[in-house]
Amino acid sequence: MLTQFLRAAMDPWISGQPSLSLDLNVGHPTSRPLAPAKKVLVEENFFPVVKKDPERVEALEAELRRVSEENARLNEMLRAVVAKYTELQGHVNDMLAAGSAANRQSSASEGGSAASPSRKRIRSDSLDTTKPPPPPLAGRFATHDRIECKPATVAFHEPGRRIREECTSKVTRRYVHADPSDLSLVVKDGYQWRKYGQKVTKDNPCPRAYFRCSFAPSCPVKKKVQRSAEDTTMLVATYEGEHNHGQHEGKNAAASKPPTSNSAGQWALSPPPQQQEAAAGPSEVARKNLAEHMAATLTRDPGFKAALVSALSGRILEMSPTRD
DNA sequence: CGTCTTTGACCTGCGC
DNA sequence: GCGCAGGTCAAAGACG
Repeated sequence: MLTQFLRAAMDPWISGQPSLSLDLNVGHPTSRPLAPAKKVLVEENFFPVVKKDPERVEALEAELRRVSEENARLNEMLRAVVAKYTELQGHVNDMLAAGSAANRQSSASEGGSAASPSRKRIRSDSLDTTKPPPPPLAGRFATHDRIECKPATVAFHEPGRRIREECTSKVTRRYVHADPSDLSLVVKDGYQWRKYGQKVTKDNPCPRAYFRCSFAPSCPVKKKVQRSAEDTTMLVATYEGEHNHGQHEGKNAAASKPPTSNSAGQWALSPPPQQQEAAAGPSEVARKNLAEHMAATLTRDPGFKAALVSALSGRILEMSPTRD
């Protein structure tokens, strides 16, 4: 859910993820010195320029001041975001606690024996993609989980007769950001699925695909995948039931479909449902993936590189003795 | 040849 | 009872 994602996204920053610590407090000479290796790399070409071109030094100093101010502003923003995050998490926890208490109360008042007035509605509600999904928080890596415990109807067949069995199973909803150009409704989650139907529903022009877990014939888990009506870049996957076998992310799962643009990293933040339900929060692997992705994104950004070079140059300038 | 996807038809539940 | 909508089946075709 939102809080899980927020935690996954923020914790590395809050706890001072070392690999992403840029240490851009370039305007403060008291801060930690740079690693010697980097210092040497810049020094070799930089000091001749300092001597020959004082105007450029001034320009660099001005740039340094600007970057320092920006850094201070960003630090301030980060602190504000962290404070907001902590506050929101507290609110969410309160709401969840209140919600579960209310659920316990209502189910107790029903006596547990009163059948649901509309079983079908309960099932169809489990994939209401007409409602806007939670906003994507981190671009294409945004995935959101909503694990709901609802009474679900599991249908199976006997020769010539359909039997419906009422059971209580977990309904997990997962939002996956997908490439809009990718029309497939495939959500890679480590399990092997067999598509058994597709349907265009009333409130959503995008078709809904129905999948069954194909690893074990007896596995009751079903999956429904549909694009969100509000945001067609969002895939809404709803899992019903729990796997009665282990996860088998082998060659079959990987090869059952050609790789799609949305499949490569879409579980980077979220383990498969089974793992996720077992684990209290995002795994270390997920955090590492996030950190690596953010680092890669930053290093690919030319603007970020320019700012980094500028900051490093200014830092070295300050640390070095004046040679005039 | 086995497995998987596609897709039209059918089944079931619900509201009017 | 009828129509609608969601869910599922199963034949046909695609693919490796």
